[in-house]
Amino acid sequence: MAAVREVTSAPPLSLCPNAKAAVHCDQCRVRSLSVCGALDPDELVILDRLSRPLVCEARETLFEQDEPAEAVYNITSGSARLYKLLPDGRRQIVGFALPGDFLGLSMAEKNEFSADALTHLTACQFSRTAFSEFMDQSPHLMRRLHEQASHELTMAQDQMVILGRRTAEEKVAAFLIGLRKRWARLSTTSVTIPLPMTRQDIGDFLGLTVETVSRMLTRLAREKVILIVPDGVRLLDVARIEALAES
Amino acid sequence: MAAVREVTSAPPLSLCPNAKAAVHCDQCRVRSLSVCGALDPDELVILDRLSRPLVCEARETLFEQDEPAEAVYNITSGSARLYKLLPDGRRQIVGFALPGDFLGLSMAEKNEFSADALTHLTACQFSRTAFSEFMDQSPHLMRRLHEQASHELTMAQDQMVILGRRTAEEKVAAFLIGLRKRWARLSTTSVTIPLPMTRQDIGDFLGLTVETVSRMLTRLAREKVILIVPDGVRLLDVARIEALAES
DNA sequence: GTTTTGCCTTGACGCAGATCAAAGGGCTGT
DNA sequence: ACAGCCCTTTGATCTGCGTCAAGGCAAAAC
Repeated sequence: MAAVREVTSAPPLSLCPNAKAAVHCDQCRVRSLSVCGALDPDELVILDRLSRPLVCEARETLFEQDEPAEAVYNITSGSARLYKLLPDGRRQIVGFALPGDFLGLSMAEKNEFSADALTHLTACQFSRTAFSEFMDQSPHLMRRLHEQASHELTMAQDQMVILGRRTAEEKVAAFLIGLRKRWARLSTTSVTIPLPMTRQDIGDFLGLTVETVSRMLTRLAREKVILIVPDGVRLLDVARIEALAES
Repeated sequence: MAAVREVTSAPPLSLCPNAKAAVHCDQCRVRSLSVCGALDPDELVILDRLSRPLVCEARETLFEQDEPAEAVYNITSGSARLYKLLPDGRRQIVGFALPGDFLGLSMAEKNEFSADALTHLTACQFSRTAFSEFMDQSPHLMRRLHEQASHELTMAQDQMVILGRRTAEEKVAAFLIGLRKRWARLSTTSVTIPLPMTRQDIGDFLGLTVETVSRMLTRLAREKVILIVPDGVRLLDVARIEALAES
């Protein structure tokens, strides 16, 4: 119980370094949804048996918007973009999934968005129906998933502020700061923020065009706030960029 | 169980006309969080005992962003705006709460946003800690709340598309269509869509200024798509406006 | 009654960011 | 090596929506 509380401030559902009862998924070759000790060891064995490994390459599609949802996923490595398309081709990226993120929290019949891999990606995959049944029998897991869904809701609301009420420069700054925070939870705090997505993806996440994203990054770099490196960005003036991103 | 499934497509948490085991809350004078038969009658009695009535007038504040969250609320009548403020005063409305809506789903320690009443408003109020404890003992309730949170997440993602990738006219059209759908679930389908919020509120929800909202409504009215009436709007050309709002 | 206040509408103008256009770099495949 | 492709950057121009300003109306306050 104490373990569950603790996790509230460290959202990733799996791969949690604090996990006490982590089991090794023989197929995925990674710890599967361990929920940081919220489950009994025997529950973990059952859950682990339900999981199947998933490996896919960059640009491969995991699932598509409006298709029947067959599975839920727990990302174990790599990253993905989650997006909605308008009939005329306009695209809104609703989020980026990083290792530890859980896809399919809503347990809905149909996928709410499409997802495809940005990089080589691995995940634990569970049959939606089997997972749902298991969830019904494990209040701890359900509580954990609810917390996770609530956290995503909060992030979505923060994104609404960014989309509705911020300038292009603020949007880009907030994006970098937000991503830095998420990477920081996963690994040793690297100086550089990896950007596995394209400028177009960033634009479609922030409600901007590629050109504007590029211009804002260039401007921040020119003013020595950031340094653009291959596949990422390094923050030079953290105070300045946090001031821009501040809520 | 069948009842719970059924509800997935009719989100309001209380006031559900299908509720079989509805109890009457002596204080609120309305059915309190009945969860449409998902709870045992005795559970409902306990829950009902936890509830306190809340009545407040238009413009009154229910709770404020970043304050410790003491209660969760189930709106029984009236409506509220939920918003986040930036330090410089810019405001983003993250949602409007209508009768049946539940505030505080996330069970977080602090409020994620501020809420104030748009009209005279009544609600069932529960102590957050007591409600949380009860939730831990009732998997049905938890599942229901999880579904509700998932639904809100979906709505937030749809709003992200609207904020990021739609024109002013499309935003206003989508707003009206969305609100119509929500009102329709609550009452007999009235011809007019009540708009208890100001133009400023609509603007702060859609990422527009008051003037632009006013201009778009005027334009739609001039083109006989809608009719502006006191405190609301009537749809004249549903096909046209749905085409504008379509995802 | 008059004044005040808040909300809505409309017009004129300006600007942040979109659009259009072009060029360069890094991949991949041949 | 070269061609083809995608991604990124940069410049020039355009435009949708924001900003500024003014006026109308209704309800509340005096």
